[in-house]
Order: sequence, then C-alpha cells, then structure tokens
Amino acid sequence: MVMKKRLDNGFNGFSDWTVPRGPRSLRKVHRKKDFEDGQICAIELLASLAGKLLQDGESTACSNTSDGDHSVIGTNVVKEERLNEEKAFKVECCDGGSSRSYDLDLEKTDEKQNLKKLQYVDNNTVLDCTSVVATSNSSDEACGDVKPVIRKTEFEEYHTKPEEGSPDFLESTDNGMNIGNEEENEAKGFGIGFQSMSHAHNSKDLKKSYGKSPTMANSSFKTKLPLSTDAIRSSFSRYRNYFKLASRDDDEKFRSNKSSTHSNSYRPPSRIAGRRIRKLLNSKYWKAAPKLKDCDVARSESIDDEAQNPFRKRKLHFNTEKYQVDSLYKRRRFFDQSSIVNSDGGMSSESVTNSPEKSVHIDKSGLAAILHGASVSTSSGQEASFLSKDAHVKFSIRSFKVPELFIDVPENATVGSLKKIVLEAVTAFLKDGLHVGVLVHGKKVRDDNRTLLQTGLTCKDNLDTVGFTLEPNLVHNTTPALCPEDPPQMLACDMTELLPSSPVNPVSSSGILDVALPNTTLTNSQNQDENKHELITTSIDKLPDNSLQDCKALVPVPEMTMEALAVVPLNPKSKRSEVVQRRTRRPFSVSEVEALVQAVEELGTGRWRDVKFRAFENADHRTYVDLKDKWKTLVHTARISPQQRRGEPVPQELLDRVLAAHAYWSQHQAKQHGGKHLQAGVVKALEGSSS
DNA sequence: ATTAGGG
DNA sequence: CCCTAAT
Repeated sequence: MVMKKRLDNGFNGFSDWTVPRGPRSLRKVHRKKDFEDGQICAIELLASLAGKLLQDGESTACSNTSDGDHSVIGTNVVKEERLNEEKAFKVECCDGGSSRSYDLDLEKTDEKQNLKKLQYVDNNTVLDCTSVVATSNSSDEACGDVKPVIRKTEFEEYHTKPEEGSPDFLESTDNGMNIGNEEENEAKGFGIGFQSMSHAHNSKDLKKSYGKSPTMANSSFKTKLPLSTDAIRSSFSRYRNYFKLASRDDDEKFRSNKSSTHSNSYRPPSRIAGRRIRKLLNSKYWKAAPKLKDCDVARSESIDDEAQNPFRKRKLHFNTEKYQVDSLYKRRRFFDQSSIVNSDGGMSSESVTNSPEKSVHIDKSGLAAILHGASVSTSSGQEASFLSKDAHVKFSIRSFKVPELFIDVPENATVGSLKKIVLEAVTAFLKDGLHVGVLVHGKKVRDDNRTLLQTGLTCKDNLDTVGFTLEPNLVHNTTPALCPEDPPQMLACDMTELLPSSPVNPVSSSGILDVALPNTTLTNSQNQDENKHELITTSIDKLPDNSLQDCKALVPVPEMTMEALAVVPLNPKSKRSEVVQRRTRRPFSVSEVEALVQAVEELGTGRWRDVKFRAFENADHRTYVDLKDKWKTLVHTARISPQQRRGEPVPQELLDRVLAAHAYWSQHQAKQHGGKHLQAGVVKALEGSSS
C-alpha cells in the first residue's frame, strides 16, 4: 500500500536546497509536509489509549476523607467500541493537591519492552492531539458532599452521538447531582484526534530500535529501514500535537503519474488546488474560527476491518506548530518541551480545545480535556462565604487529549503495523502514568490546595474556562520557567466568550484532510501557541462573591453549533484535494550544475527564466525557481568548508566559478547587457580570484 | 508568469 | 523544495 508519499528531503532535516539558511526549520517542514502529505486518523490511538485506560480499570481515585467529602473524584468510564469492552478508569482528583496519575500497566511484557524501546529510541515521540471525548453523565456519589465534587465523567464517542453530550449532561445535572450509575455511564468511544505527521528526521537510533521491536519485525520493514525514513518518533511535546507518518519520497511516481491516471482516486487533482486549499485552511478559515481547531473525526470503527479502514475518509484537522530545527538532532526527552515541572505534577500540556460534535478533537498541546458543561448546584444554601460546602460543581470533561505522537513508518508498512506502532507509542506514553492538570482560563492551576470556589470554578460561566489535561508523569527535566503553557483552545460554543483574559492562540495553520486508503497520507497538525500565562492564582480573589449566585445550577451543555464548528471548508469536495504531494527531490548532477553555472555566468542572476531556457530547456523538471534555488545553494555550498558539504560533491572549480559569478553579478546588479561581455568579466574575475 | 527571498 | 510577496 502506498502511504502517501512525501518526499521530503528525507530524513535529513536539512535539505540540500536549503543552503543559505542552514538547516531548514523543521517546524515548517512538519507543518507543511504534514499537511500535504496526508493524514491518518489516529483512531487507533484513541482506541489503544482507551484500552490502556480500561485496563487500568480501577484507578485509584482519591477520596480524601469522609464519605461525604471527597474532594474530587472523577471516574471515567470508557467504553471502547472496538473492543466492545468497557472498563472504567478513574481520573484523579485532586483535592488536597495530591493528584494521582494513572498507572497504566502493560500487561504484556512485550509491549512493555517495546515501549521501552520506543522511549529509548525516541524521546521525541509524542502522542498529541489525540483526544478522548468524554461527555459527562455525572452521577452519583457526589450529592451529599459538602465539597465540590467532580462527577464522574464518561467518555463517549462524540461522534456517535453528537449532541448527546448535552442531553446527557443535562440529565445528569437535572437529576441532581447525584446519582448516577457510575458503571452505567459508559463512554462509548473515544475520539481520536489526529495527528500530524512529520517527516522523519534521521533517526538512526530509532530505526535501530524499531527494527528490534517486534512490531517492526516484518521483514520488509526491516529491510527498508536503512534506506527509508522509517522511524518512529514519538515525543511528547506541547508544541506538537500530532503524529505523523512519513513515507519516503518516492515521488517520482507521483510526477510520472501526473498525467497518467492514477490508481488513487483520491489523489489530489492538482497541486495548485491543494495549495489553494491549504491557503484557505491556513488563513481564512482558521482566522475566522480560531477556536475551532478541533477536528472532526470519525469514530473508530472496527479496527480489524481493513475494508473499513479507519483511515479512510476521516477528516482531520491539523494545526501547525512550531518546531525547532535542531530538535531533530537533539533528542528531546519526553515532554521536555512541554513539560514543566509543577509541584502538582508533571508537565503541563495545557491547551484545551473543544470539539464540536465531531468526535475527534485535536488539541494543540498535549493532553487536554475540555469541560463541556459544568454546572454547579448548591444543595443547601450557599452561604455567602466562599467556602460554602454545599455547593457542588459538576464537571463534564469533554475530552482528553493525548500528547502528540510522532511516527514515521515506511510506506510499505501495513496498516496493521501502523496500528501497532501507534498503539505502542501511546502505550509507552501512558505507561508511566499520568497526572491531571487543571487549567483555568488556559492557565494552569498549580495550587492544589486552592478550592474550586477560590479558583472560581463554581458556576458554569467559570467552568467554561476550565480545562483538564493529562500530563505525563515523567520528565522533570525541562526548565519550568521556560515552559510556556499553551493557552487553551476554547470550545467553539460556550468557550468562546471565555477567554477574555487568555488569548487564544491563532492556529498557524490547519487543515483537514481525508485520508484515502490508497495513498494514505498523513497530515500533521501543528499548532502552537506559546502563551505563557501562568495561572492566576491571585485572580481568584477577584472573583465576585456573588459568583455563586450567578451560577445557574444546571447548565445545559452547550450545544455546539455546527457553524461554529465548521472549521472545515464548507465544500466537501475540497476536502479530498488537500492531499498534496511534494515533488520528488532531484539532486542536481554535476553536469547540471555546470550548465547552470555556465548560464549564470552569461546571463547573471535574476534572469532565471532565461537561464532555464538556455541551460535546462529540456529539463522540464527543473523550473526556473529550481534553478534559482540551486544557485542559491551553490553559492552557499561554495562558501562553506568542503567538510560541511553534503551530497554529491561539486567540483571545486565549479564552486569557484559560482562564487566569481555571484560576486560579479552582485556588483553589476543585474545590469546584464551583453551576455558575453559579462561572461568575460565573470571569467576574468574568477581567474583573478583563483590565481 | 517571474523574480526574490524566507523557510 | 515549498511558499509568498511583489512585480
């Protein structure tokens, strides 16, 4: 099967053409490529995640104290449709500040090993963007509690029941905050958020590891590894949310196929179209609805059924995020970028997104949960005091996001292997446990001792600003101070208003793709927001005392309006065309360089079209832009030390000519008169310099 | 459609 | 090599 092929420059983060600037920034690459390349639905991720969570089954919820008072407990029941199994896991609560993390135990040693390997291999692996949608049917126990209680939340598949969330929510609320059958409440599914793909960087180590890993075992896989960019990287980073699948560049096919009918029906009609779309997506749409980052995801389907490939026709959103180039070379630790060491727990990945009805949400940052609706009710009067103990706050966690997953797999990898890989990556990250972080207005609340009331989480209005994040329980390495927290992405609906104080980060780019099987392409999403808002603990004080009064006891879950959510291009047709292929890389041969140099000597720089006609008339694959770029790289190459040069070595003589010509034409500001005359000048200059 | 320059 | 902006 051909995954989408993209050609990046391959593993190297650097491309030859990028000379002057040094390594090209990955981030851009990711973004673009991912976008172009294709996407894969990460349904699998969710599924796997869910599975893991389920295994956990009983997480320890902490109840701190007397029956009545548990400060917070969230029980999430997740049901994974695929598995048809339901298991529940609990989310921690933090009352006194102790937040618990999930312990995910991998039952299979293999997996553990694999995971270890993965981790070892790539610190950068991240699952991001995967979100689990939860709707709340809150139930139970809480009622009597004096303290605010977080109700159990269930994960449901949004998709299936787009609007159910609200109804459910309402119900639960209506019923009073009480009740509920915890067990009954079931999450139906997860939405998985997407993924973005990034191309593989060179990750030799990864390759190695992978090769060892069972999953990668298949021969083809191994075989190819060396040659292709097979690597999987996963890392948690707040900045990235996506997992990407990269395939090698084989674009030749693409090019050759251009004219010919391609087997792939989904193949984008034209690059141009793709570009347009991209553009569209990148700017207009997102700007219009920055909030709507979420993507729509199809709900997971039976995994095993290849025929119904989960990847097919899924829509994905992407966000672009920033990525540092050097990151390619430097291994990052898990989560390091996002990780902030908090007293409360680990890294924070802050962003909160909401997703509309669509099942999948993608968040920019790592794991994030969105509260869909929250209501507070006070069973007994709320005493004016902040500390009214009777008041209850209901939280409906709409989704949790999973940290980004970064995966590269060979094109020839099977879907099954991809699934495995994703699963492993997800498992790896879950394995170490998670912490739940609480965000208010996009700012992380670090003081676990603060009461909800103090934090202002008492009524719906306030609750809208709340977000939960699943934080990896690892890493303590990053410098806390440095880590910015991403602003939460608010939900389209209710959240909209919320962020008065917290700026919403515009999405740099995003797109939605459909993934077609034949060319499964990956898309990457990126986003990034680097807002560093610390949470405002102080702001709490400012909360109006009457906040409680304002609250409506039951807040219906906001219904997402489709419009609001309509991040996606209205025109369904366009969806398909988004997959854009990148041209294959065609390194210039020495002879081509020679021809180029010759032409430039004669024509000067700035006349690329002429150069093209003169020297590359027959090379339809060399556009004048290519020539210009090549010249740029040649100049750069000529200036750097031979040791730093890569690729097919260009004779020094040519490089000298390049420099001479470049210098000459720089001075003669493109005032090319007679080519010959100038050429003579160039040659002369060259001779002078060389001798 | 080209050109120029950033990524 | 891609993308954009400016011609």
